[in-house]
Amino acid sequence: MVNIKDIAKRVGMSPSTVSRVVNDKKYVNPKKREQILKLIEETGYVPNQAARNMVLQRSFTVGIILADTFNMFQRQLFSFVERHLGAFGYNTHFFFVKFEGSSEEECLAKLKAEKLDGIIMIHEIQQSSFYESVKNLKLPLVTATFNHPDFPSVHVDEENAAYEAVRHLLNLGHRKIKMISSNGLSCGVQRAEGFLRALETAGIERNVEEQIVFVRQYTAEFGIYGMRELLLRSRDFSAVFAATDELAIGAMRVLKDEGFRIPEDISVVGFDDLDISNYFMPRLTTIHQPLIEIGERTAQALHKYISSGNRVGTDMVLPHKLIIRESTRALTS
Amino acid sequence: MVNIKDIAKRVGMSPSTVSRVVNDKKYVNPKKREQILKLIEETGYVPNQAARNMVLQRSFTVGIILADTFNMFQRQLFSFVERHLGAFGYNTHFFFVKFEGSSEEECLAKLKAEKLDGIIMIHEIQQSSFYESVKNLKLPLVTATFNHPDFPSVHVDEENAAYEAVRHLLNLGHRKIKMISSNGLSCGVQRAEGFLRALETAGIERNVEEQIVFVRQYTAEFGIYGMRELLLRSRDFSAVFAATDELAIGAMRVLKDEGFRIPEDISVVGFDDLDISNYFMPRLTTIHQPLIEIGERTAQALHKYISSGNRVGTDMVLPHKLIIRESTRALTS
DNA sequence: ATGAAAGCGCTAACAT
DNA sequence: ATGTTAGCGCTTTCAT
Repeated sequence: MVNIKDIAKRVGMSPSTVSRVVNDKKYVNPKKREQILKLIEETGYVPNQAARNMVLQRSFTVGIILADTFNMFQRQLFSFVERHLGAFGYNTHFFFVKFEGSSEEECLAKLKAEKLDGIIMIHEIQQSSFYESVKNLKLPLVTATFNHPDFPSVHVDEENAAYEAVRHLLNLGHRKIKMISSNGLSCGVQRAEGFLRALETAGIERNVEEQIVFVRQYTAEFGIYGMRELLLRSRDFSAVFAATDELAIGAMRVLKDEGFRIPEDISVVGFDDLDISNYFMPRLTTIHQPLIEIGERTAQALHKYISSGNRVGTDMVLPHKLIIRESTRALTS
Repeated sequence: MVNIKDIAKRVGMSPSTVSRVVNDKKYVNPKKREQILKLIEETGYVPNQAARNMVLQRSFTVGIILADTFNMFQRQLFSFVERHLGAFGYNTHFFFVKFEGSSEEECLAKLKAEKLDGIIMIHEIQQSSFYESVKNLKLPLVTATFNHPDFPSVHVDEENAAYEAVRHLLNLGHRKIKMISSNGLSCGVQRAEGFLRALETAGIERNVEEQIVFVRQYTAEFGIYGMRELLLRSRDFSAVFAATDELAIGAMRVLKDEGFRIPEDISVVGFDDLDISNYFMPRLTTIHQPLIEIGERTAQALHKYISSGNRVGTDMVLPHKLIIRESTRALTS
């Protein structure tokens, strides 16, 4: 594997000069520059990252933390984040946190070992010790799709979005509304709160035990469990609000298998607006999160944070939008 | 940031001893080991990766190449790959290749710069120059879900799997069968070949122009385009074979919107067996790929390749399985 | 405009 | 069992 010394030797110059060319510095004779560039081309020389990182004491890499169970929403989000980060000249390195069972420690060790420039969290870690450690390391961190008081965050107003989703159901005349959520992450709790608040403003008393079922994860599989549990409790309801589209997909599956028609018998509202939701039968009514913007703002926020060295911006709350499709309709009876 | 010298100084020993402890080598006094371990714990010392990589001349990292448009199938696949790789002690680093537009060059440069131990490709790159370069670099490479003559590969028998899927339709009495595929990747071509061969064995003449529509990508969105095109050509068919579940999902959406019932009017078969396919309405009949095994075998193959320094194993063809669900039924006329 | 030399943090060969 | 030393490939003063 050819290195900078080899290049230098072969053109009869010093490594310093080659380094200047490689890094586009000034003060180098145009002819020599040409010559070196040509040889680099020929030999396919690429500077050794590890050596560069070591002397520069940084990696030009940002870590992206996500759950190993990440869904389509997060997949798209980090695609956008990655693209913007790339435009700023950063590499990206992914750290998968197991949804259940702690791998935060391990994650933290890797974070330190790599001399990252910064971190973006797309997956919420609960342990506050994690954030403490990041603060101690003075590592720039931005959270996306959830918020943390100590770091810049980009997300929608979860509670109000959920409130609107339920408001939609209420406006359609529904009164007996159930919810499937999870308390594993803060968004599930906030969405549940929006749900309860909407019911209250409609004069329906808050009764968590009866109105909400909390499942362990946000996947379609757990949507099935949640819906089954709801059905077990009572069949007397006309609408379901799922904390994520995936939960809604599982819930709809159960409803359908139990012989309910959607939306004729039961209306269903989701949250996230996955691509797939518009292909479902029926097409899912849901809350749209502005994915592209979240990705862009997150990358920008981190870049500013890294460049300035100071925490810049704080809570960036982006607008959500209720998308009314085919899974909800007015209560008839 | 504390380094190995700091640790050494503070316990009054040499960096070598600390290094031995960190790397679990023999020949170090148990008491001293304890003492060092304790200080490491206290200070939160983590060895600098870049320095380690440089002296060791390797990174303990394997690169995973995938498309930036990767779907749920690939997402799950690389989760499994990553897990197994982790068990072997490798880090993973992702390289996203844009589905359209070449970023292979860039990818290759990064590959070189990082002194990777090996590469796993989950996304097929067409340019043969890419494989040439990898060979020149003597970088161990294993491909998953597609095959390349020069490297170990783990995949299903695409053509025979497609053959079986179409056979299923034929057995159900269908004769007028269309296919939606893509020629962007070899699997799309192989699956199309299986489709045509199945038709031929049933005495139906091969007529690619009429029987298959090739779209640019394998997504639901392109499933829509493909299905619309098929409908434009003719409405005289009773079954559709989509080269991927995602294409099938788009196709079903169009069919449904056009007033066709699935499977009463039209049967649909997919390929991949995405998680979501079992939640769809109707549940999708499809070809199952043994995801977990593919992931496991791929990781193992690469590990062996890296450890032995020689290409080990060759084409590993894993068993697929036709999963009959609700989207296909016997032709009634 | 260019080169010599130091040093980033670590490991391993060698010496003891 | 432990310490000394060289060197991995690069960038960056500091001379010139």
